[in-house]
Amino acid sequence: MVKLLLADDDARLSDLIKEYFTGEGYDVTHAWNGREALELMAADMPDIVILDVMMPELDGFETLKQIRNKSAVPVIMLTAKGDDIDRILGLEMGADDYLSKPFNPRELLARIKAILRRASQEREGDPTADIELSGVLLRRKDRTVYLDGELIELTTSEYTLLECMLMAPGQVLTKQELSEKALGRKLTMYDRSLDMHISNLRKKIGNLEKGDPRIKTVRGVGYIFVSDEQGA
Amino acid sequence: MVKLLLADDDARLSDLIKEYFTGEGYDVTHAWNGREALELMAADMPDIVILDVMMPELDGFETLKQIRNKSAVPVIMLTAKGDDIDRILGLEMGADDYLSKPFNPRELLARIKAILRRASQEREGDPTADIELSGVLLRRKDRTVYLDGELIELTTSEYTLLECMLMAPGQVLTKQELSEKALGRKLTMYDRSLDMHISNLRKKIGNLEKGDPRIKTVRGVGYIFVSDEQGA
DNA sequence: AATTACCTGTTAAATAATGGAAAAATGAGA
DNA sequence: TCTCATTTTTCCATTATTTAACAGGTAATT
Repeated sequence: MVKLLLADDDARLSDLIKEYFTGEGYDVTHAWNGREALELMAADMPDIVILDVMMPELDGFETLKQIRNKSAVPVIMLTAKGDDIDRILGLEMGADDYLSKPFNPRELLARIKAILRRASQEREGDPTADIELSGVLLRRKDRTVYLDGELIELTTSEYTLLECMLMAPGQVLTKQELSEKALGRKLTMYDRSLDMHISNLRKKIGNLEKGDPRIKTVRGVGYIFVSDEQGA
Repeated sequence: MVKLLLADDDARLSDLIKEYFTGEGYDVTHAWNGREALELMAADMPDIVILDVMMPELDGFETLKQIRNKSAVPVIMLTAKGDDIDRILGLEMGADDYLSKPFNPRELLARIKAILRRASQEREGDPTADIELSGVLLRRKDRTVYLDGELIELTTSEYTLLECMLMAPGQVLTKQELSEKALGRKLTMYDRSLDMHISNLRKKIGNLEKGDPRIKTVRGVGYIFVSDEQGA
């Protein structure tokens, strides 16, 4: 499920967008202003952020700057006519796209899809790009793993296994797949090795804030790496 | 550390780029114009050059021509809208890529990475080109090796082994492959010779800054040369 | 609800691969 | 042939992985 953070102080527009995107299968969180958006960023780790430029408390420009200080998450700005587009998309702000109000929600959907597609292509194209998800950071350049900023020691198998799972977060990976990719052999009848590695990984990478393990079991099928709050 | 030379007369833009790329782990040097860029080229030997087209003293086009007279360093041009792209990228100028102002810093980063990746692949094909990665420099012309600028003595086997690994950094090389390429024979059952060479190499080429060895083990498979740098 | 047949999680023991010291073998040049 | 650097082999400690064994759980079936 793609998580979308919308920051806009217009109740009517927000409801409209929320309804439309929920219907399209997105998980929409709403903030009334920039300050609230920053708080929700930290808590929710959204996949994409939509920022209205005109907001109370902290406007879109300032919010974007602060987001960029700690995250490379894709951002789309909602602008009024006459805003300086070059400045928004350019070096100074670093937004990924913009949309002038008023707009059609389908237009917004199209741009979100385009951006997410581009982002995932970029990551595939670069085998050394880091992967971070809900506090787990994989530095693939030197095969090290950080949990909330702290280096943790993983064995080769554990690292490879974790890498497999982080490349397809929120997706079920069958035990067959995992065994072949991470351990390099077909899964045979009474092979419990994979289960052991998962067990050890769980101990090392800990749990989500709620206490659920980051690696969830799908009985009879395999495992999923869950990023924050993808409930039962 | 990747060295980047930026030539642009716009102070604000330069500061932004400098800040962004320093944060991404690049070593940025700045020139205010083409003439200064040429001087810094000679002094600094950058890995990649970013040239603004519009500059006082010596514009981007002319600077690029003079750079090409003596160096094949990758160059990205920053153009204004409406510049003749074909002419910039074509034979006449010989730039490696371009970006129209205003641009998103992440876009520039993506292009730099792509170009560096391409450049390092080309280098592998050239048996006389030196290879440098995270402080390890292989001078293939005379088969000498420098660690952070200091000459270190390697035996023939150690050198060949290191060369194999540096040609495919960040990639697992199986013990079979390495034995055949570096020692010239198939790996047999209780042959520990390769492991010994790796062990000795590790002693000689030291560790990454963090303390992890530069050569990592992938148990049951082989070894991998890791670098903590961008873009290799 | 009880039975049954699977799965999974985990502990502990067994096995296999690696790291490295040191001894033995090799081989190129004097 | 002798020397000396290099390479290979031997051997044991260490660490990673796999296997065995068992304790629960789940879900379908009776």
